[in-house]
Amino acid sequence: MSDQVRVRFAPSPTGALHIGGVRTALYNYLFARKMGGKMLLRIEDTDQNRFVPGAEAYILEALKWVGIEIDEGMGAGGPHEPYRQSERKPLYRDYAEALIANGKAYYAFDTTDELDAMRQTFESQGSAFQYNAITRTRLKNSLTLPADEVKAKLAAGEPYVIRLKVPAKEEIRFQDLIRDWVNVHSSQIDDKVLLKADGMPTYHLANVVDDHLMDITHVIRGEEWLPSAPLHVLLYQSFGWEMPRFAHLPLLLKPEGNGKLSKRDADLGGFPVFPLEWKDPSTGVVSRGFREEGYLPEATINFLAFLGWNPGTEQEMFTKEELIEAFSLEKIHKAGARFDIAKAKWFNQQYLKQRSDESVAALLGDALPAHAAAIVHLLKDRVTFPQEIVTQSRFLFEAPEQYDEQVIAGKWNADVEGVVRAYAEALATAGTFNAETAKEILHQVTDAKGVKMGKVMQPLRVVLTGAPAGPDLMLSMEIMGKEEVIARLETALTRLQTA
RNA sequence: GGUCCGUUCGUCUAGGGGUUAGGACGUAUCCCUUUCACGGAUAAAACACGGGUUCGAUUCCCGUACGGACUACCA
Repeated sequence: MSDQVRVRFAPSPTGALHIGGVRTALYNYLFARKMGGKMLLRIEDTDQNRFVPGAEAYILEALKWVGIEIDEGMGAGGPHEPYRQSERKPLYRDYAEALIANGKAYYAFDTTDELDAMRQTFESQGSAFQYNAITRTRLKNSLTLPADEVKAKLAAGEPYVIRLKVPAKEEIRFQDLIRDWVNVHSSQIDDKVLLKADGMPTYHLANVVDDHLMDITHVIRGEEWLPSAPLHVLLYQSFGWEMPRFAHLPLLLKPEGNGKLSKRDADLGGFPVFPLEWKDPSTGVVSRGFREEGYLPEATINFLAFLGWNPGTEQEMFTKEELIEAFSLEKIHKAGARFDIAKAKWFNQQYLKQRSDESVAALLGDALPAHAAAIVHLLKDRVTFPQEIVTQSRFLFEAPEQYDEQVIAGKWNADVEGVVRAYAEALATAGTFNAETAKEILHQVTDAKGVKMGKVMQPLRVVLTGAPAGPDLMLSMEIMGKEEVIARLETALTRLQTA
């Protein structure tokens, strides 16, 4: 086995990559980088019925978006091509047959219908059917059938699968990097199908063969694989191969209620569970994505990294480089983590504040037609998502249709009206116009009129923007421009005649 | 049902035989501020339960409860 760490992320292209999958990929990536190793991407498309067009491209794009770089495999090439399992199809049969040759596996001819019937019979008797050391003796396979009949069936092209001959009584144990020793008795494992009737391998075979061939040193995957890990151990033993180390990650759980995070939670909770927006090609249903919702990639990975892992310090904000530096498998939590979108929003807000005005403006593109950097500066600290800057800056370009009634009723009076009139006049004759001079002139006017600033600010804001609260008014005025400000003041004076 | 895995504030978690059980999100209050937000401060808030082991268990062991995953010719 390689003395360099080699890990792999191996999704199957059956739809949009789930955010939990992104976290799995992230942990693999962080570990690889931390250890100076390699990160591989392999596509596990051995189920031809579940193939979804576009899913593979989606995976590549999603990983790229969050900044997970692939060293080898899909999209990167490498010495073990191809990295798409469907293209490695012939390979797996050879390995399955090698197992038959050394007595570790066998051909099975039972049809799906026969097995379903079996399951039903067992179920009606209150037990679960298992294809195992006991039942295999009564089923149709190369262990029970005479050798020449098996040969005839194969020659006749009868459909068959290859199953692993799981030993009847054997303790299987392995040391998980996160959960420590896991023990399972072989009687609990059934004779899993290794090679399907269509000639494709199952996950179990393909994953073990490829991990071995690709020199994978650490298998870091979701906890849903833990129950089948002993089977994989058995497979490595059957092949006589050295095993990679295993690390089974805790699951991402629903924000409330029971169970693991699912697509349904997104619809219910109003938040995304996919990194990128995804349109299901067969139903046309669109699922929201973190990227489209306005989450920054750096916020997304920081949030994800902390769902199940913690460096043990009190630092919360981590750049990708810092995550790599701090990462270790030992610090991964054992229990599942509830998905809390509020925390994700907080991270987003923090990273948004951290970005320069220019970079956020660039993010927004032409959604902000003019004064982009200035507008970002005005609103960046007040929002969670970049696009909120666009919606919240609309008042700069659109004069208010109506004024906040409460403020007008309570604070608009002859004094204020006088100040506003004088202010409009003073501005008209003023030279330079910016936030600073606007404020200076306002002070001059209120001083001259003997009106307290505190009495004027809010009605002035309402008259200019319509709203009782908002971002810095002087800066807002600077962006609106002198002419617009004066126009809005004059409109207000005619609309709000005190007489 | 069976097998496996898990259980510290509402949530993410730190810690670990003797601690005022720490931080963050969220919540509440206060301060800052012309407003709102930002920021700052403060507060409420947790070791699932029962047995051991021990001078002493939240921490170690065993049960119980609860939760989760898996139980396909899907991954």
